[in-house]
Amino acid sequence: MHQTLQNIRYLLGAQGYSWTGARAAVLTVLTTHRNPLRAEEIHRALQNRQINLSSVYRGLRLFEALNIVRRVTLGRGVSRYELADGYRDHHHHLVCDACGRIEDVTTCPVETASLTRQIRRQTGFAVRSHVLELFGFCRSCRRAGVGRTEAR
Amino acid sequence: MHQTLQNIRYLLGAQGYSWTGARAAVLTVLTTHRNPLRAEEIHRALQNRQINLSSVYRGLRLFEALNIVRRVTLGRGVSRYELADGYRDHHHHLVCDACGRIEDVTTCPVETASLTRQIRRQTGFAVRSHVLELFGFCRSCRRAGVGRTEAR
DNA sequence: AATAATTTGCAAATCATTTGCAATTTAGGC
DNA sequence: GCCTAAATTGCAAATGATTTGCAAATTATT
Repeated sequence: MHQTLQNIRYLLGAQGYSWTGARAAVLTVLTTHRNPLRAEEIHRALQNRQINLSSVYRGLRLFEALNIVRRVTLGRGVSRYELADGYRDHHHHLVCDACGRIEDVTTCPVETASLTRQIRRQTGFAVRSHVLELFGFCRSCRRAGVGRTEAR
Repeated sequence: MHQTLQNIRYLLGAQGYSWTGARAAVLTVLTTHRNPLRAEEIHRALQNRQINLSSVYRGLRLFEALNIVRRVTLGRGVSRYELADGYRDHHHHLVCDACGRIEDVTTCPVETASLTRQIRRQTGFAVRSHVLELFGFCRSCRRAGVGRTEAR
């Protein structure tokens, strides 16, 4: 079993949670995909296993609370999940408004600008985590000439 | 009528959309609140007027498409709406994990780091907009000693 | 292996948001 | 100001994602 999974397994045990087939399955999917996935996509990736969609949701909810996964909501209010910082590299997303593709960027302006420290000093707010999503057009859609957004 | 509303009214007209009671009402609420609001909150603020919740949603959807409002989704997958850049100052949010309060920050690391240009150069992705949300504990919750997150 | 505690599957419930359609309101021209 | 076509609204029902109650199954412990 992958090292990351071992760590998480230990963590769950230490907090009084069981290491179950459903949880292991969900985590396996998350550790083998780099893009943030919707609950339903994770479930679909598990079609061979006999895992109920609600168990996927329950697992994700627990993992989120334990900071094992983070939830990102890009665009139309659908939640997507990916491994949290500490279980993979800190990164942000480039979301193409045309094709919907999601790319990662590892450059983080929040860190380089030491924004956290500045905010703490100025407002007393202690930042623990952040989410940065960048929207626009990916190279190929831009080449294809996609541009105007539609309304109505 | 507020200048911002005048501008938006003109913009709608120029694009072939009507200036209706419902739309004006929704925009009035948005121009008089600084925090991002849920559709239902906007609707509640309008209880005296006879405006249906679906009209609120329809208005918000149109305004979002026209870049008059932007949707932000903090935490539990609920959408919140606020005036978009150009109709108010560019800013980001500090979301307190303990009390849920939302503060604005106007410092923007994406701009100061000229991240957009860097990404364009490195990946070909043309960033048009971005969303940055910072989570943590606000000064008063921190004083009150709130700290651990709950699971299960 | 036996028991208690935790988790799962399933189906029904909930919550936010969207939609069809008839009735109402708005934009423009007269 | 009045009239007509086009756009918008209200309402109720539909949708889609996510959550929940509860009995059955699985996991951790003894």
